Amino acid sequence: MNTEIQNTFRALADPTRRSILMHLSAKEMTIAEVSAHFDMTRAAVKKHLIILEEGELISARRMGRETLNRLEPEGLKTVANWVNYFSGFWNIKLQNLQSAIEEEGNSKK
Amino acid sequence: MNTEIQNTFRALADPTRRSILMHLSAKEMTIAEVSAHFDMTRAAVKKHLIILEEGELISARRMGRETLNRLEPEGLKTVANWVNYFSGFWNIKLQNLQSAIEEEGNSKK
DNA sequence: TCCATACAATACCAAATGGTATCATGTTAA
DNA sequence: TTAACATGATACCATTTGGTATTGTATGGA
Repeated sequence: MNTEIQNTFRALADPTRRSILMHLSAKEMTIAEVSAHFDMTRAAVKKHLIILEEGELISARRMGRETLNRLEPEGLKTVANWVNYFSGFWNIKLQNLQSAIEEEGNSKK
Repeated sequence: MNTEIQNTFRALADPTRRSILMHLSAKEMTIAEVSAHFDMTRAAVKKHLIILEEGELISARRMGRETLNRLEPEGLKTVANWVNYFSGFWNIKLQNLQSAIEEEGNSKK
């Protein structure tokens, strides 16, 4: 099914969620830490985190009584690939993007 | 204001709209032509086209009694730039994308 | 043990979204 | 002129979405 790309674009459609990704790009954060940056309840932030997880843009792992949320590249790859599809109709060279993605497995942490 | 990026991501969040972009990547099309590919009314397709236009992903120009819709790169640039922001957290080299975007003005049709 | 902490889950609500139906407007060809 | 054509605009409806409030559950320190 093609539901993954839908989940990713859906996740990116909300400004709060894009902002969360920016925050998580600095470091892994618990739900409470993420929530501290927004004027809404933790429950609301948690919902956004779930949608980001469904879009494969973040991952969450339980550590004791905390849950650490981390930025993940899968969803971003999906978006990059999608943009790349249009490179031929766009007079900009994006081929490098495609090849960079395919090389991902070879790079080191 | 930062409403442009919101309009673009909002426009991409719907599968019908992403499909419309795929169709328009083949050629400019009237509303009727676009509608022929979908099982919904022309009015519904027209609404999608307006949202795509707000996201700077297409442009529409009236030609007599027809309206031709064409793929536009502005919104795609927005998305590409956004993805590029995360390249540093992602062990893939996307710098080429950024420079390609900045060179756009120099390329020919 | 026992309580404060950090999160999970659910019910509920208002607003935005995706769709149809309907009517109005400008254009082309006879 | 006039009728069919292609689109534009608006009202309306069901569903989804983004949020709060509330309640439940597991963890860790005193």
